[in-house]
Amino acid sequence: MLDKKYNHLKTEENHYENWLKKGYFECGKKDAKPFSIVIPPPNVTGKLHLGHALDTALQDVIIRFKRMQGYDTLWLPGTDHAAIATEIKVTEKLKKEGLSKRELGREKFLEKAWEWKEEYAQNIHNQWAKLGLSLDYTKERFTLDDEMAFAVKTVFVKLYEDGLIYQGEKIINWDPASETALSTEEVIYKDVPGYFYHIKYPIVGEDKYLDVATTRPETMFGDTALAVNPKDKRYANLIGKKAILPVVNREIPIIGDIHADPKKGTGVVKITPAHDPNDFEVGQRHNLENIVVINKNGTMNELALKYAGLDRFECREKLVADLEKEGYLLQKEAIVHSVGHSERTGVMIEPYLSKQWFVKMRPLADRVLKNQKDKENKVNFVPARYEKIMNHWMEITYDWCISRQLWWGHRIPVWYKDEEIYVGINPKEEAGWVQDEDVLDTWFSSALWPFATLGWPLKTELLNKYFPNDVLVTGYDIIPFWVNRMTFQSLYFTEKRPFKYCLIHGLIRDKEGRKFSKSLGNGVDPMDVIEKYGADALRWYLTTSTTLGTDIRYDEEKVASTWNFINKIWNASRFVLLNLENEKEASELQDEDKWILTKYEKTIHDVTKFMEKFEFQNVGSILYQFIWEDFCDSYIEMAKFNLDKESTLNTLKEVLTGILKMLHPFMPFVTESIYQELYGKETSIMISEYPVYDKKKIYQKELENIEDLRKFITKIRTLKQEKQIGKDYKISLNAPHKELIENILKCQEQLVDDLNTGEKITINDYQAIIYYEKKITEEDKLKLEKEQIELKNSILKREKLLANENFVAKAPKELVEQEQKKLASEKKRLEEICKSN
RNA sequence: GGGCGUUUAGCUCAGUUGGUUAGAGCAUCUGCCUUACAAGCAGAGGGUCUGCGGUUCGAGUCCGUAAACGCCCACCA
Repeated sequence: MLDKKYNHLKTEENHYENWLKKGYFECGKKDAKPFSIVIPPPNVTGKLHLGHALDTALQDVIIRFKRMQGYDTLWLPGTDHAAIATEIKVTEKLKKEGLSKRELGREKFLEKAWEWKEEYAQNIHNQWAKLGLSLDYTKERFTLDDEMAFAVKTVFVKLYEDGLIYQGEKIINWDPASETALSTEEVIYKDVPGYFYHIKYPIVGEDKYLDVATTRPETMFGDTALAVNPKDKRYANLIGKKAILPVVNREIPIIGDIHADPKKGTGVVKITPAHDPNDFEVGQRHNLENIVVINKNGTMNELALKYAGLDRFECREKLVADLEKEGYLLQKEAIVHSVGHSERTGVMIEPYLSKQWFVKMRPLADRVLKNQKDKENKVNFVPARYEKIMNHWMEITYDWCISRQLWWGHRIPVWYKDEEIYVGINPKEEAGWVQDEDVLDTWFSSALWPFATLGWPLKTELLNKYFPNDVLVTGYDIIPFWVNRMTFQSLYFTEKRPFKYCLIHGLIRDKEGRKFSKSLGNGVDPMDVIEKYGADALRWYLTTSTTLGTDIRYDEEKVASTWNFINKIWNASRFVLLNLENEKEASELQDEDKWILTKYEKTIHDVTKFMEKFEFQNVGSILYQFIWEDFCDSYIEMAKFNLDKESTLNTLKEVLTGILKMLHPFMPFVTESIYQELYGKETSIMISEYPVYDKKKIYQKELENIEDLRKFITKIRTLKQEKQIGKDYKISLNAPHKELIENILKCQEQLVDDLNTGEKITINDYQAIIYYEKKITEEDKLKLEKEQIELKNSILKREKLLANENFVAKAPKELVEQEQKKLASEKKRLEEICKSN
């Protein structure tokens, strides 16, 4: 028997191990349609947060639902090596131990990184278990495992051979803190206060100068020209002349280029090809020299003369002071401008000329755009609007910088020997070949996740069966990094979309709508929530409280209220279990049994429909209402008078079982506990069959009849409450189910002679007269007057509506009939009120 | 500059293809320890759906427009 009180800790204790032991999570059910999801692999850098809890709970809801529907389900787990994020964390950890990455060397560092990975992957496993996720661990993968390495190399080599990967010297986004190149997606633009420094560049051979505005004076050591717009009359005559670069005293040409916008700044722009992407383009057009003046760590190099060795910002400060001293600083104008920062380290990005590997995006992106026009084979986003995000990215995309100057990651499969280059899956046998030092962007491997985890490039059975995946679930912030890249890689290498549906959820914010962040200290650890309220409560709250695609404001009160809901289910189950042991007599279904069975059937229908459309919020509200209001508050209360009848006990058990099954994808633990009380410890709800809607089980007449009874009861109770009628009142009934009504109201019918003293209550076939000592207060009078006015207005409105020929002609017949009925009852009520006054 | 989202009860959110009196949780008020549950039960009050205009017999829902808040992308000498 269930304990007297719901205890989430105890309830969630042993099931997970049991499910694992029985192999319920494993795919491979024979003669069943496959259904697959791959987990977005969490980074092995830390603890799972509420966002992970939401993301994985959604997937578990779907996979458990499909499993119960009979599908051969695969939910494939795994973790991401997260190249840059992990490398930073490991480096920090080493630092605390007094070790430096460089001193340790590549191999030793990687050993440490693998140790880190093992530890954090273990943490993640523990957290997944706490959350109750039905992951098939026999298929678990890691983005840096050997099979993945093979897939990554295969992809790299093929793209290289197809001309879609190339090495190039370009301006890339450089992170001076972690000393690596980044992709544009890893750069976050933030508005920061700064200055426009107006600097005087004297013109050679003339007594004039040009006023050049820049936000980054420290890059002037790398200036190789000044540009003006050829159409700009102010400066056109200067094109071809030379200017003197202050401090450095180097002569640089004044060139004409459309890049210079006469409306911006002073119309003159300094050209620093090695430190600005636009300037680089200008430099290419005019054959300018590219002069790198900043070191990889963000300090100035020897070309910065006396500023060499200073940090770029320190240099800026000193340089500006010197320029001012020497009269070169014309103006210092305060502005707010948008500056790129590293997603991981937070430092300002340095646009930096360097040799990197790139993926040529245009052809790959075009293929996605084309595929999205194919209704049969496109990736279907839920909500659909997120497709635009992907398509837009594909339209404007530019080449993807994939090389990273890190150690933790897939090493680029390229070898060099003198001037020769070799790109291949395996290293060259002969001596003298040196492998590229760099590793690949972590997303280069995660982009292959949906198919590489299933064995690709080998033609495996898994791949054949579970690819394309049915669903992918992730947050909208990951679309550019991951969803887009999986899509183009999948189309290119498998000729198929990676997944049929892409469910996009929002971010979890705090109660005030702010992002969770370390600096605000507003973080919530899902494990703490589970400890306090249970995984079942957390999962239900996260998956049913909002619609997909919109952000969630985390509200602990709502988790607490979910706990109450589960407690309610627990107690209702106790009630059913306690009474199933009763001595019973055979009986036909009662009307109230038929009523709840009909409601139950309709609930199955609607819940299934919304589960299939991934509208879990709707599933949540339907189940909540059905369970609490219909089953607990109404049916169980009515059933209390039939606890010796077989039909009622069977109905209680049947409906409770269905409720547990429909709840199970959301609350796996508590439903399993109760189910095993009902059917034995050796059974499991997670492999039971999901309820199937059967329209033959709809009893429409009884449904309406009992609905009337419920309204009738409520009306009488309202009257009792409003008129403060105590226990001693007399009632005469002209209604079906007299006995049930008396039981529910705890009253007994008493006939009274003077029928006029009573208050009449009518709902269709249900009529009652309540006799009580009337004390009409001022309040009552006001209330009646108010009702009278409202009735009159409503009658007028309805009469007008029904007099409208258009309405009568065009509106559905039932609606017109309803309006007529309502009008009649309103008129009747008005009459009653007038009479009583 | 381009795009998207949000705006519904005191708070947090639902609201299907336009169709009864716009829903829920929490909060509030009233009455109840009724033998599953006081973390509960029985009732009640509270919103004209951001503003304006339009389509329609009928608009929270569709169209146009304005505003506030938020997000994404691009640009930024």
